[in-house]
Amino acid sequence: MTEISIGRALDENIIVTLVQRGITTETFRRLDHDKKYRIYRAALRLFGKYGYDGLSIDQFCHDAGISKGSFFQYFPSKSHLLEFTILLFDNYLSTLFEEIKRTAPGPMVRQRLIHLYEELVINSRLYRIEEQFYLFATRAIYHSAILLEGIDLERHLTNYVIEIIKRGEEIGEIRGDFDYELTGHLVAMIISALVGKTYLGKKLPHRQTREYLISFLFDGIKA
Amino acid sequence: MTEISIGRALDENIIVTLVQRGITTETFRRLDHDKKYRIYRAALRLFGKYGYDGLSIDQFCHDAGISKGSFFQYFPSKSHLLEFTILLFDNYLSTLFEEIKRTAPGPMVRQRLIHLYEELVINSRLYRIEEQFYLFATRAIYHSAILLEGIDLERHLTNYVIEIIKRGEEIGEIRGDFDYELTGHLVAMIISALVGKTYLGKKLPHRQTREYLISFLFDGIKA
DNA sequence: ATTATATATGACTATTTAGTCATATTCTGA
DNA sequence: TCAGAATATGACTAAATAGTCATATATAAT
Repeated sequence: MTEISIGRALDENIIVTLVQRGITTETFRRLDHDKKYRIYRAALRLFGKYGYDGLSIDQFCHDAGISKGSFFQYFPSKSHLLEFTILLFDNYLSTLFEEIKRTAPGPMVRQRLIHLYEELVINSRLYRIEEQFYLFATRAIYHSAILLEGIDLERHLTNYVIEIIKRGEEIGEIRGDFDYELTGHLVAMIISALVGKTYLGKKLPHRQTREYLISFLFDGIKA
Repeated sequence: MTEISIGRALDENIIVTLVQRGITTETFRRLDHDKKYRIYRAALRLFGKYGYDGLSIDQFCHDAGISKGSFFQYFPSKSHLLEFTILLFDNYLSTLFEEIKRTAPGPMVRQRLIHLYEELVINSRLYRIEEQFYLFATRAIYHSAILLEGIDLERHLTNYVIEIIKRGEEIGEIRGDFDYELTGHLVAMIISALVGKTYLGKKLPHRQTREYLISFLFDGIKA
């Protein structure tokens, strides 16, 4: 199974489109991969830690190890750096969920949810890299007007879960007496909550939590 | 049934404790209720809309209809205004959930969850006042270090739901094969999500959603 | 009416910070 | 080796903004 590294977000093709859209510059694109990667990671970490307003360009430059003059040769403005970071992260999530979809077992909801959960939590593909990435993903939507125009980092998970639920209804594994979108949202939210708890210091026992998740979702809470 | 108004948060006793803690001033305390209320509402609305960093004191003063000089006779600093607002809102939520608890039907989980959901959504006690209050509650925790030291506006709902679930386990209505705290968290989260969806432009059909919520929680998603 | 006390005001200051620019350094190709 | 192009740098500027203060106005007491 191919490991989807966060570094793959810096795919040349994506950078090119970002240059075309004026989000970053040719100068940045020509930088060697390591430097680009360092800047991207610093942005994820620092925006995640301090938020947009809380992070000054001076501090960013210091932590990323570049000068302020260079910064403005790489990005037109601070908000462009945020947009850059969000779009790359968004693209990384796309790749990740494509991979999850590709390696998923058949159409059975139970197995697909277990697979999804294991990919996210037990194999830790999403959050292993750095806890700050999780913070970034959850904080980002609250920090800038840019993000309110349709970029929603949770949608990758939600869309995938909705698809699972929809298919599950079709094959009769899931009850069909309500909107599958709403069900999908709720299920996605529960998975997201468990993943979050696992990664934000709670350290739940993985396997036990997984069993509980499935049982909770399928059988409900009644005695 | 007594209506819990958001204005009741400005209870004299609470203001006194806030003065003692240096969060607001004697001068503010002596203001007439209407002016205090106007300032509190403006803070909720504007912090909710712009966040802490995004709101300048000048803008706040303009919208609240006070002068900048007065502002600093009411609050030692901008962060004190935020703390003031959060603590009052937190206190309002306490009162609200005490009231919900007081008027709850017996120990049966089904009825208590229906009651809770109706109080929150159908009777709309929490969010009717202004949509911005919801925004404030959900945004607040992401905006200031103050809030990271133990103030969590979601905990009122979560604690109440956990208590319902725990009691439900004791009387054998709820399965007891997992941590009731975790179950409580998940159930609280689902309720919160549905309430959020209802109030943030989705306008779900109340009664149908309520039935679905209960059925989803008790019976699970299986066909 | 007069004095004293409390409240209101907005111009002002000091600081932070996004963004600029002139200069220095490094790289590339012949 | 050298010229020319690309990249790096940090002091500087302009704007925003948290917080101050001297003065004005309102209120209360005698």
